[in-house]
Amino acid sequence: MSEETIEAADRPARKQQQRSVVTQQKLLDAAIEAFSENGFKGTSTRDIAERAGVHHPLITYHFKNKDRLWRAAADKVFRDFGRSLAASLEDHQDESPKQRMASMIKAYVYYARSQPALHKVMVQESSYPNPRLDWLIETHLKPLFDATAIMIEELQKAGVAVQGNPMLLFNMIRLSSGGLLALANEIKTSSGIDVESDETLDEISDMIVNVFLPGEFRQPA
Amino acid sequence: MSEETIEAADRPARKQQQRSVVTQQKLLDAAIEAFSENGFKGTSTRDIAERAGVHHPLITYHFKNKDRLWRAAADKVFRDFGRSLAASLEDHQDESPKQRMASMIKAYVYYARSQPALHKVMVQESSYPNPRLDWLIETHLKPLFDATAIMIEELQKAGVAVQGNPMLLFNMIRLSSGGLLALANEIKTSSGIDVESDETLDEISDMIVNVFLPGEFRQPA
DNA sequence: GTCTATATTATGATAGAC
DNA sequence: GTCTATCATAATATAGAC
Repeated sequence: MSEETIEAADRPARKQQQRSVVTQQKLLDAAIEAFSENGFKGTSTRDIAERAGVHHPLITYHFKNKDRLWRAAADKVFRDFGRSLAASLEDHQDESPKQRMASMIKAYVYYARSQPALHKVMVQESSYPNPRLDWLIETHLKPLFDATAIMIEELQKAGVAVQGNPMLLFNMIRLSSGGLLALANEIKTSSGIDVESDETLDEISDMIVNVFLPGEFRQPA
Repeated sequence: MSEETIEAADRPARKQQQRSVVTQQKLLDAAIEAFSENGFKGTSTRDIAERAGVHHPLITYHFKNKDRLWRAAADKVFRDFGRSLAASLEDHQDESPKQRMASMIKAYVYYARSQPALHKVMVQESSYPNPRLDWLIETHLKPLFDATAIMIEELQKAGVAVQGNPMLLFNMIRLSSGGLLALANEIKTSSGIDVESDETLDEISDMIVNVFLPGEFRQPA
């Protein structure tokens, strides 16, 4: 709604518009990093501007205020993830439901490594009820979760996924994958595991499938 | 080390000392709440003082500075949890390793509900490397994790726990239990589950056992 | 589109009265 | 042991020059 970029191109001010877009991108990347590290309250707009290598009044210019910058940053993270997930699902279109879910888990884990903010912002904002959390759930989480829950229920009916509340199951899978990545710094020291290595990422995905989806898929008659 | 309370009692100033202890406790509880909600950077000492109903210079008086207050607060949370875990282990001393692990998981889940800060501070401080994270791991996490990892390995040898890296397994169990509680606000809205109800807490514990410890324990010859 | 300068409020920490 | 008053710094946000 607010973070309109270029639309009507080819005007004389083209070059300036491009520079503006670059500044916006730098600010967004810096904001994602800072917000995921220190939460909304713990992040200063000056810190974001410094990380972006940009003068802080430019935040007001491009995003109006801290809250809108947060929303634009979260939007970027979750939109990108949605695209990445959709691409993965398309690649595995013709495979079994179990394989499709396995590839979704792998896509999630790999995306969470490249963009740790994905899980971190959810945790940061869940720490107490607030309007950003409501917005995040409504705009990005709910649609995604509902779609995945349906897949989980199918897998339960097919005898692949373990029984029990499908939403609980889904959330455990989500935490066992993305949650691990969000704790990367701690786990490296406390458990001696580099969760960000390719091998560990694959190990995580495989273990989740083994544990939560132990059954073999059988085509319903 | 620093948060010495009453030791040499029975002196005339007894009443004042008691009041001092009450103030310290109120500040600690408020600090735990505030830090777990907004992280270290995101929490102001004034906010803590307000939550505690105490004038803010008293923080300096009782804890010297923000950093020491954080350590004292984290200490309280993890010490209490350690005690609660030890009590649970003692109660289930004579049971099978699988039952002992199941009761540990239940103790963890129930403690995490009464003190959500347990998992939240770990997540908050893991968001980027910092001295508090190192201290937390060294002082509280590592000893606990190492002991639990041994239990997990035994359970794997006994054919109870699923195979794979035991530390990875442990961290998944930890996230599927405590991590769920840390996301309580989000999960309530996004998934329609009240993870803090007794029924859900038991459901979570049971599901974790079913999923991660599916085998039956057989006494090694 | 970018910058400097600044108004206003919040924050961590301390000094000193009670 | 507690309180008021205060200092220095950092924060969000804006006004206006370039």
